[in-house]
This record gives sequence, structure tokens and C-alpha cells, in this order.
Amino acid sequence: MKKQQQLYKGSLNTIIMKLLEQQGKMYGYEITQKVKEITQGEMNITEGALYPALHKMEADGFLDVEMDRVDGRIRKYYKLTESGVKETISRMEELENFIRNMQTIVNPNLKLDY
Amino acid sequence: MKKQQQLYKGSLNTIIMKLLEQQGKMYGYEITQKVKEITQGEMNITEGALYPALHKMEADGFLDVEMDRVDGRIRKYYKLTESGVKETISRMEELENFIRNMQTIVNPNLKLDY
DNA sequence: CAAATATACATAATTTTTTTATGCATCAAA
DNA sequence: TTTGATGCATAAAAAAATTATGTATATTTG
Repeated sequence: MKKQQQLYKGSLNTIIMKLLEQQGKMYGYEITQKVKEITQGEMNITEGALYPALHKMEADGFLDVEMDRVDGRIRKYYKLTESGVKETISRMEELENFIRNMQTIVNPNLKLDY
Repeated sequence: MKKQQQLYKGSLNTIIMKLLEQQGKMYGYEITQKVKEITQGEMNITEGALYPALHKMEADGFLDVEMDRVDGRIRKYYKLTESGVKETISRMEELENFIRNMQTIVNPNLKLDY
């Protein structure tokens, strides 16, 4: 039983948006599996966090939805809107700044080229 | 007016602990100034988050407090306990995992040596 | 073939962690 | 003398998760 990686709160939307940017369109369950696969099980997106997040981003105009029936089961495919693409870029910059700042705090002697 | 860097929720305690590990002991206000200085104003630790966090870590046995009067003003110096040192190490590992996983998600083509 | 597991969505209650808004007090500088 | 910096603190609200459920279909396994 591998130890579960904590997900810093606020990073979930960034993860979702970035995956959608890469994959074009994805459905909820697919996103949870993709994250698990990429991180080799270290990160786990819970459905209780995922679905409300998707609904909110849709309400905010960042995502478009398209329903699909596959093997008798419903899938809701999400993709970025134009506004969502911009938001993704903005969130990526924030993530990079966060990582850079954290690394500076954590490793103050390290010289970084930016 | 520079744009304020968002602080992912959950990272505050890690920041505080890592600074205490480096500096030996610090007081609250000093921590806010140090973070501002290191990140060149990009990150701002609010006092409404800082003081409750310090109190909680003290209650959890991660920090020891020592009062001091300087220039007629009270300072509360915090330092890591033995248990706090362990917790700092553990939180640092979590941070490194988080960063590594986020970079893998964000830049899936990049090959990293770990 | 029955039961367990995987797929696929969803929501409600709770918890965690922060922001925002205050409040009090001392000291230095303008 | 009043403004800004220093230094602590708490309360209300907001944000964003976790945990616990619930429903339903498909597939695998004993």
C-alpha cells in the first residue's frame, strides 16, 4: 500500500485544464485514470473533488460539455473553450511561479537561471 | 502593483517549517518579511493565516515557543521540536513529490532523471 | 451464474486551510 | 502628530478538498 501523495489544494483545476489542453477532450473517469497512470499511482483525483470542479469550470465558461453513450454507459466529454485556453495559460504561469518560489525558499543556495 | 502569487493551500506549514529549520528560530512577523524578501514580493504570508498555523503546529508538538521583549515590543520566537524536525523532512518529501508529479503532468515529454 | 470489480456519473456533510476584516499596542519617521 | 512599520491576535467567511454515500451498467472471476 503505497503512501498517497497529498494534492495541494488549488492545483486540481490546473491539472484538469492541462490534461484537456493536451488530450483535446476527456471525460471525468478518464481524467482520474490518466492522473493515476502518469503519476504511477502517487496522485489520486477523488470523484468528490473532480465532478464539482468540472461543473464549476463549465459554469465559469472554461469548459464545454458533450454527452456520449458508450456501451450503454453515459460519458460526459469536456473540452476547453477559448476562455478556458487562456485560463490554462494563466494557471500554468502561476504553477511555474509557485514552484520557482518554493524552490527558492527550500533551497536558498541554489542558483537558478530564469 | 505586482500581481500576487497564489499560495497553494497546504504549502504554508511547509514554508514555515523549512524556514525555521534554516534559521534556527524566528518570530511571526519575521517569517512574513523573510518570505516576501526571498520571493521578491511575489509571495505574501498573511497574518490571518500565519498565526493560527503557528499556534496549531505548537499544539501539535512541532514547535516550541520562547517569549522575548525587544524595544518594548513582544516577540514570540518559534523553533522546531524534535518531532517538528521529522515532520519537516516528511513535508519536504511531499513537496518534492508534488513538484515532480506536477511537472510530469504538465510536461509529459520531458525526460527527468531521478 | 452469482458475486465482485470496474466503469461512470453525482451530491451532501464535513474538514482543512486560507482570505478578509478587524482589533490592540509600541516605536520611528515625516 | 499622525502615518507607517513592527508585532501580536481572533472571528467570520470563502475556497477547495475529503469522506461517505447513492445510482446504474458492464465485465470478470470463482
